[in-house]
Amino acid sequence: MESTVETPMPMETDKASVPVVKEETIAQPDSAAVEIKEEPSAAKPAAEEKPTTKRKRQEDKSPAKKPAPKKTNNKRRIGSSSSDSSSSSSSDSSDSSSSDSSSSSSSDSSDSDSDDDKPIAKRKKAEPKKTPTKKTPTKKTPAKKKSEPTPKKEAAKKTPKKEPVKAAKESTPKKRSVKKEDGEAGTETPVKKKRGKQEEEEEQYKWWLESDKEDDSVKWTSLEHNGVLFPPAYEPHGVQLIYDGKPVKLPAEAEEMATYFSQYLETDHMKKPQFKKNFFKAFKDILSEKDKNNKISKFDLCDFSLIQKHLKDKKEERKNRTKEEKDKEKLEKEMITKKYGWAIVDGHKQKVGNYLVEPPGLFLGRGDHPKAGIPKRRLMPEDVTLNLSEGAKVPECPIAGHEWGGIVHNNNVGWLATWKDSIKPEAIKYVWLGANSRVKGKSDIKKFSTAQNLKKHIKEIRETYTKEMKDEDDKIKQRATALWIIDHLALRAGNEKDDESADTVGCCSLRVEHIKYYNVVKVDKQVFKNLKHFQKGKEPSDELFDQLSTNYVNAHLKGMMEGLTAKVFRTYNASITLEKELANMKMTDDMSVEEKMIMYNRANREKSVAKGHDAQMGKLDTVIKELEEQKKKLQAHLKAVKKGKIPEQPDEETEDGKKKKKMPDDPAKIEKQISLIDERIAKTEHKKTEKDDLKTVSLTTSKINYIDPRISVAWAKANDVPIDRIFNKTLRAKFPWAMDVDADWRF
DNA sequence: CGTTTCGACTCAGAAAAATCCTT
DNA sequence: TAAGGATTTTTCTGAGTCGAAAC
Repeated sequence: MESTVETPMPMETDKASVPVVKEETIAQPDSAAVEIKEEPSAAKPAAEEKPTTKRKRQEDKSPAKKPAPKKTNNKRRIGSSSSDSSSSSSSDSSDSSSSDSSSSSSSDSSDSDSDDDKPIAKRKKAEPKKTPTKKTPTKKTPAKKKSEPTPKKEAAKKTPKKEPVKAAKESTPKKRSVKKEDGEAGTETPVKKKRGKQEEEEEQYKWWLESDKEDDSVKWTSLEHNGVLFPPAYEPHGVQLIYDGKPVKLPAEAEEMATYFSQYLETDHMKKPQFKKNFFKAFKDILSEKDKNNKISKFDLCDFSLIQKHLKDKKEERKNRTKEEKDKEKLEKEMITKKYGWAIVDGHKQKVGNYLVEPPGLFLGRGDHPKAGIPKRRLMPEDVTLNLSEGAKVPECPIAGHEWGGIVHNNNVGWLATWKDSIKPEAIKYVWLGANSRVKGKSDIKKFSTAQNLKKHIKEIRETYTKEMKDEDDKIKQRATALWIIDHLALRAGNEKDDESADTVGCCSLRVEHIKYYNVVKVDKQVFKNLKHFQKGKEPSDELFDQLSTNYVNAHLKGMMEGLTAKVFRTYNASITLEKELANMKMTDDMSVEEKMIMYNRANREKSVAKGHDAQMGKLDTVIKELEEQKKKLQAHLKAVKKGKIPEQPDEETEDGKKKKKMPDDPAKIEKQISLIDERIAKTEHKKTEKDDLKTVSLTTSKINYIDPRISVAWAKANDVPIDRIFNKTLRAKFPWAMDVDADWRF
């Protein structure tokens, strides 16, 4: 494809050139040529008779392996900064409370998050029904069930229900700890623990203060929940499609599909031919299946505007609901949340993530996904397997006449429910606990402590790969070069993917065509040399690191430090950089909070630069520049040709030894090339503005995923900046365990 | 064993919803 | 004061990572 621009790189400096690696390629232009392979989109009967291999997982892995208890030492400093902790926590509760002040009693849902912590241990369900499930007839289920006794014993041996550590909630400085939860707490578990004279504070489940039984392979001892919610059945609206100028009444199934499609009529998805094509194929299929003499066969003759209008009207209608209607709806929603939104994990009420299974609709891939537009079929209870403890009551199936696809009791995993994706059959979807749950929080802590640990090894690791970059063994050399890239450019590892997926790459899957020479990223001389070396004799579409697999790279990393994998570098670099930048910001006591915030944000910005987000931008700039240059060249060439003299084009060679393409001598062709380039310039320009806007987004992303929150908390404490200035409610909820650190905490 | 596939889990980015801000 | 637009937060699910089982 066209993207071939290669410019000679300025070899002079030693930090020379810049192989910039694009994380996303230019989509396959000819996807259109490739005929879409038949996807039995929906319809697929529940025929998964394959003797699910999952029975295996039930297998008691415990005896056998039980991975070496990695001793991630997350001994959080117990109780340490109690005072601060209280203050911070209080602050966060306060704001939730304030919000709901309005509707006192009902308030629950919103602040409910605060009560996830109430230890409800006692309120264990008495009825120890032995998986009484009216066993679903599904063949697979029974099989897996009996085939493997669940790791019961394991669970059993764990100390049953450990009491939540009561963290002393001493001095609560309080910014009014409003009592919102009273309403609901009262109704159900009035567990508030009073702390000495202090007024009762609602107890928070501070799991991070619990003695750490190291064994993260067991996620819970008891688990109960109410299953998952299914979207309501489709209700036909009877609005017609116009085909070839005439209205057509569609069979319900087809109407449903057409309706899903209609919602996207005014979106960018319509610009993707694949999207329309995939949709229409499925649409035709369902039509001819339901209606023998269906005549709809040409997409271009279809007019969905009536349906679109209908959707708009409905939206409008919804917008104009009366107050009562809104309240009623809200109430209903709250009822649902109450039922499905919580799970009880080892006696503690914890929020559930997305308890509504994915509704049917059209698949929206990112970029030019080959499967974009294919309808996702409606899930039924038979598709869903639930995970809960053995004694727990099996939730009744929410759709009459149906049964759950299976019930398992696997406490080595954290999910509550799972099903197979209908678009990508090998993909598995899950329902998890919320981000603020113990399980999720624990693994977050673990992630950051691995990154912290890397700090101790980074020097050696860097020395090693620097040395290995000169290794004569190409495989080692590739590995070392890849590590350099991962470490410096924060590229992802880059697993192998099949052609059915979006075309994006990471380090190990880089292709020759992804390497360009721009003046964007400073690259070590040796790295540059190696890159050239690995490009030699390969086609643009060949893999740059042909001998590497993520497996291999990670195995190597593991050997250098326990728990180390490619992605740890991202966490480590993001965290360490922010800490460093914060330290660089000179703060004075007389600065206002606002000024301090500016500093904080600036530090964050520096960090994001280091992470390479900016490289992306710079890359776009360079691309534009280069395109313009090429255009100029072409124009000059065109002029020359028109004058009748065909300039001689020497056989130039580019760095990687490839022959440079010559420019055509036919004026028409040249003109065409020019206009193509114009188009690309415009496109890139557009992308650039888009990226610009996204910058803040990626900042948030790294705040959520890569930066150890304790760095920010410590900074805030040291500088008297209220936590809520740097962490919004979501973040605060996600990182309660980080709030207790002292001002002098260091990553 | 080495390689491929599967399963579980994290991360990313788009869309939807909520909130804030302006006119 | 409402409309409506912009901004921020939340939800949702697609896209990755990576270890382990299967081949």
